[in-house]
Amino acid sequence: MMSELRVRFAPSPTGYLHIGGARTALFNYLLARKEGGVFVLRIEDTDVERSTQESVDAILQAMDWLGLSYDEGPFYQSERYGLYKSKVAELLEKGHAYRCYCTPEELDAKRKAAIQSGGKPRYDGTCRNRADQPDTPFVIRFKTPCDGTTAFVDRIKGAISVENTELDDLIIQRTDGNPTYNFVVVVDDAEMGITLVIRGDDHVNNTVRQIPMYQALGYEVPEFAHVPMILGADKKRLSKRHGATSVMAYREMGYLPEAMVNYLVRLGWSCGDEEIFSMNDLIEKFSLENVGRSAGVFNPDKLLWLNEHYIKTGDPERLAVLVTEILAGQGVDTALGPDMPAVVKTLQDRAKTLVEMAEGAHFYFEAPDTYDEQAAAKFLASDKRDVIELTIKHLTGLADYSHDGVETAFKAVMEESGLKFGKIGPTVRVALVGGTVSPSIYDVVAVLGKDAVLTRLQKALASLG
RNA sequence: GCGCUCAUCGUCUAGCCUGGUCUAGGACAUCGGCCUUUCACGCCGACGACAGGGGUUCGAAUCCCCUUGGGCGUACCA
Repeated sequence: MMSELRVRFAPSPTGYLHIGGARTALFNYLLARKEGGVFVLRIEDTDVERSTQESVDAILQAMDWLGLSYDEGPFYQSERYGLYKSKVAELLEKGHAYRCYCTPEELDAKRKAAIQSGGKPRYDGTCRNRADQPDTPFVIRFKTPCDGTTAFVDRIKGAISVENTELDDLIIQRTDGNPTYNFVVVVDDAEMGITLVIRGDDHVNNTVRQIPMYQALGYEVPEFAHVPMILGADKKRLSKRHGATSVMAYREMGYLPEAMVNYLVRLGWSCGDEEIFSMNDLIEKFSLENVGRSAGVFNPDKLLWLNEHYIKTGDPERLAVLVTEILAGQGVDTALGPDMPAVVKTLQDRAKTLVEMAEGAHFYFEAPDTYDEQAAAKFLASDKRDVIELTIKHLTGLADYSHDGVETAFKAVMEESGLKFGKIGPTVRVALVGGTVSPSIYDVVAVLGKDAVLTRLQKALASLG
């Protein structure tokens, strides 16, 4: 499917990729893929002070983890200063921009005075028409039209318009000669042929200030789609104090990328009553028409539920690789233990995160060297000797260590002892895992395997004294 | 302050454009029950919202206005 659509994600590398940025990137990606358009990645690093290579790497890594591939880029604005310089010159030449010699201190004073007198904190235009060119530092300002209105039809929010008198003359080039965001974003979106700008809600105000620049530069104005903000539980803009906001922090906490993608897309977008979406579903079903207009609250509980869902339905082989990595990071050697995919299968229904799964898998690889005190007092008391011995007997004679085979052996233990499973299982569980919580005993025995099971049972027997 | 913008269960949302089918549907969370060898899973059920006020209309969650509340912006940050 061919399309003229060209969208872009333009993060500024001043930190990791956060929840909000990831969703914006996702929306861009989905629309591009759905319509067969082009997805461009551009790094907005015009703020030399705060931009870092580490941030760029972190963002790239996070996008990769989420599965958001781009078709062009990454382009770095810091490498395009020549272009911006020529565009500033063009604006100056056409009379759409001018040098401003006001110092930051003066501007600050003017702002305060304006607010003081009940006015608007806008640039007063002191240098707009000055003829002289003093030999002092200056910035370049864009000459914003002073009458009329600037309007556009947002693909998500609908018609938006602002009186030009509300706008002021934006600085497009700093004293140090570097261009500013509101200017380079216009030049780049235009020069890169972006047809639709999908970005955060916090940019709607910038949009009306940017449109006159497109026009002054003779560029075609692209379409815009502003996605609502993501807020914290207190309805304030999402920030660190609301908990983890870094996408990669969730990977560390044992989340699956598909859970994150699924959660993010549903925060602001919907498709009837559906909740579960694979990336392919989304590429097929996503549309700007179904994106809501109001801000949404980030809900960690729902993300966790989604993660639980994907762990439950995930491929054991794949999860095994992930869990092995986590265990390795904790110094647990899984090489000699039971088959990891088999281990995973016993844990899929009882783990909400991969980290939880790793915790639950721990006992498979390291026999308990102590038993939970309360559990031992109850299930490994001396009166359990007969039960354990009988279990060892039947398990020793058992050849088929499958779930069903193990069940058969326990049936035999129950028959011979006349005890119900409730009098046998808990004791075996404590002997095998050290505590009272674990997957089904049959599964544990089957996965642990004959040697390990017998060894642990003998050890428990010895501990009875 | 000013400008832009938003407003359905605690949260994410369906419905709103093309008023009646809405005693407002789904999901997460919460609470209760069932299942059960532990912990979970699963299943069943409960609780729970059209911000308020005016209109328009036979009829409004749906259309209009006002109020209130929220978000964003108001930088030589992006």
